[in-house]
Amino acid sequence: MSNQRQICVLENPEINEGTERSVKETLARRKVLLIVGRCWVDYKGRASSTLEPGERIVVVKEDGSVLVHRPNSYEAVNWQPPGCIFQSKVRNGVLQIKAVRRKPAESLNIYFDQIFLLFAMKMRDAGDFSLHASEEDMQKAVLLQPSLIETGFKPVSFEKKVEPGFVDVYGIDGDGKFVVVEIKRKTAGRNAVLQLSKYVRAVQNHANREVRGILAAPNIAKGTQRLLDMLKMTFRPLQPQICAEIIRESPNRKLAEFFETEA
Amino acid sequence: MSNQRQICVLENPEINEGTERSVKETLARRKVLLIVGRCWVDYKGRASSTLEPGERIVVVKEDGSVLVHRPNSYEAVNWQPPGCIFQSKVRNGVLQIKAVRRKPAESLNIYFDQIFLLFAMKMRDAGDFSLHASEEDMQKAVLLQPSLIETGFKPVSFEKKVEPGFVDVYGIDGDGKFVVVEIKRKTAGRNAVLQLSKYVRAVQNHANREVRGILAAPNIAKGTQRLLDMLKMTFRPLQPQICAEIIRESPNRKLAEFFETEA
DNA sequence: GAGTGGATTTCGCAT
DNA sequence: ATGCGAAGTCCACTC
Repeated sequence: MSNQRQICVLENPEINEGTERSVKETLARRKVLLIVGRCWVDYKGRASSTLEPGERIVVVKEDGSVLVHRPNSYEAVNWQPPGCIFQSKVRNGVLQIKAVRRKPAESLNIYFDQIFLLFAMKMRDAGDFSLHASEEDMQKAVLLQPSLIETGFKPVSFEKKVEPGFVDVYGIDGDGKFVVVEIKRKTAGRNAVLQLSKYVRAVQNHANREVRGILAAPNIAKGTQRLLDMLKMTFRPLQPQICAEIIRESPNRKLAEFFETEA
Repeated sequence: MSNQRQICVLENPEINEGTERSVKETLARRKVLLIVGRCWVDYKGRASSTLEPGERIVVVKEDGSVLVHRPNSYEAVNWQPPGCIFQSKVRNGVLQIKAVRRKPAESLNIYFDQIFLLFAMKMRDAGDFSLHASEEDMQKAVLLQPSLIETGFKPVSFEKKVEPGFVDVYGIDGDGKFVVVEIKRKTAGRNAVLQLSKYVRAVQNHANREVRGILAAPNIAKGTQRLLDMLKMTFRPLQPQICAEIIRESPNRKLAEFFETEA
């Protein structure tokens, strides 16, 4: 079998009926379309924007998403999320590509008056993507290795998503006190502390024992330690990377066990 | 003067020393580099991730940002923000591009074992980009055309950023009552109403007149109208698009005048 | 340099 | 469908 794949590459093409045909066919066949050229762009929908002429990279993907990238910056200057309907035409040496989306109603118009590269290809990509060290991963790591929080700490229960939006582990410390743990995957600020304290209070209302609050995060914002102290809560450094390793090294079975005993 | 620009396009190139040289030179000269090919990717930094082999579009921009795009979805599957330092090499028919960033420390490794297209070009883009209909724009539109809120409404003052994060206009209605207007650029939910009511109360404490609350937004979340009614506040539909048009059509002078009379 | 909030945020999950 | 919160969010602005 040949490694060669069917691709279309046009270098510095004239913008004419041939271009129009290529673009139309690429869009119709749901191939990936890639154009580098001089273009200007109008957007109208949730907001509206105009982009004056300049050289950019435009990508139209199989799922009907569109990206307009300038030669600088990480973000696309204009775009359209997946699910667009396309129209394209050439008039007077200008290629127009229109991408329309319903719900929300918005449309993106791209006009090229010069094309350096036009590329089209049916791309194959079934490779798995896996990401480690999300907030949920950090929570799992704490369940797998409770000493990350504190020697003697025993997780009792956990919540995936608690109003309003954080991930927690409940447990009991070495002295038998209740512990509420809030985990943040990045620097914990004032908000994190306030949420935790709200939670500690909520648990306190239903408990006769003392309830401690522990904030576990990679680090803590400048003035926040003082607030923590005032509320008599504890900060515990917890690196996402280390959590990721714990998860990677630990057999899936172990975590499954914990979840089973929970259920 | 020729419209032709110096670009490098390699279609289905072998991955060898020549490829390495092209890539190195492109990166060194801070040109935009675009590769479509079969690759796998590792990321390690704030989190860590792996992406198994598949066909993708990789863009390295002039400012040292990197994007890895799959044939589907709006978002890049892997990336690196601007300011990266690059290393590249070819070994055993595999092209490796490594993009490292300090602060936060993170590195992205991309490996190609097949390349369909390699494109390099110094791109020029000085075109202005302008975006209309941000929350601030909607506020300006209300100042320019107070009837958007209500016939007889007269804005008296406005705040750019009020704790916690919203944009408001104060004014007087046709009956001389105080009015507090909260503007939201998308569907207003429970939170918006609660914030507005808090604000109305705050103003009420310093006023002898009745204080009305008006929530201006494109639309209102399902159960939220009931809450509004309970708090005796008013909802006013306000489309970002219309605001954008008002701003576009109005001479800048007019808005400047308002701001001057304020100062 | 750190903290805060917005974004045409997008995305995913729960209701 | 709607709502809510995370994101390797990024980015711009303030302190």
